[in-house]
Amino acid sequence: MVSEEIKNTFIGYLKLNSHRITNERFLILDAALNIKGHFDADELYIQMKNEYMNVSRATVYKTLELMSECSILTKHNFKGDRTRYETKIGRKPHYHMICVTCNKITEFEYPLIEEIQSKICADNNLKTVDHTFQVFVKCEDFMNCENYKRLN
Amino acid sequence: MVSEEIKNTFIGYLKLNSHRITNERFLILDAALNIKGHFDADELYIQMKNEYMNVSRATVYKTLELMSECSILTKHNFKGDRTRYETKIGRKPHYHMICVTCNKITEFEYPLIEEIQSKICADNNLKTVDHTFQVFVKCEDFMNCENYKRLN
DNA sequence: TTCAGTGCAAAAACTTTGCAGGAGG
DNA sequence: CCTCCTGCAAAGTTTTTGCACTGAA
Repeated sequence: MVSEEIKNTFIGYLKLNSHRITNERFLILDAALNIKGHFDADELYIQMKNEYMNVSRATVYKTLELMSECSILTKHNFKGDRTRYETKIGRKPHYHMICVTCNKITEFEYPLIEEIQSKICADNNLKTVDHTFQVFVKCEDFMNCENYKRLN
Repeated sequence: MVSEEIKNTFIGYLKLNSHRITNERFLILDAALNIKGHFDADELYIQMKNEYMNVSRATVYKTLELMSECSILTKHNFKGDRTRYETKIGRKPHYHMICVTCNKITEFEYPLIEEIQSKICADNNLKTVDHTFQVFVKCEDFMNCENYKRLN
């Protein structure tokens, strides 16, 4: 179950923007925050379906968008892929290394990046909304590269 | 017309990978490198069509992919948008600020980011392919925000 | 001669939208 | 009771694929 704090963040955002408080929105909030790591709208929809939570695909798409708007989730677009989400609230800022061979995503923290991002916005008199840093790599250790294992 | 150097980079890549050297591929190379800034596959296709260069949409998609693979172009995915490209070869590494209101993209250089990226890869024993740093902002100066101007 | 590339249209993949019925404020 | 939300299906958007033909090596 989602913490009261997060639930209240969501409720606050909905009220502030004259959006209604509905059961479906809470079901999706719960389901999304229970996922560890990255997921996309359709994966979440299928998973909820499998657990007999009946919400429509359209509602899932719309609700994930709302949850990004109020910074409960972060929205990612790794090269060419579909839109993916991950929990943002309660997490430290972090970045992603993506193996272009096996698509494995590894997270890392790097506080200096946050400083750079703040500095850039301050220097340009801009209000920050978000930032991403992605490093595309090839796993050096091919034996552990998921794609290598699958192909060989 | 594209420089011989870039043309040779492309030819080298094609030969190395047993891809054939075709006129369509050179037409697309030329057209893509003549665009200043960011573009997507369909924009390029339409533009070529308008200039009576007859290549198919499918060939444009495929060729842009080849040109990314050999680092003549960089492939971008700004939040949720379609895949966009820009010339990489002959340019210094640079990053992007994207206004979430007007979608204006501003480029900036920041050598420290390259150092961080190299360090991360070295520390993790990974071979770098590429990296991106995107800062999503709201234009502070609303008078100059494209979207503001359009809506008001 | 061989096989990859091309163009076309069709399909796939992902996301948004229109509409009728239902429920929150 | 007035809207906004939901579910569904349909449509929209972007990209990929199958196939017959063409042309590079």
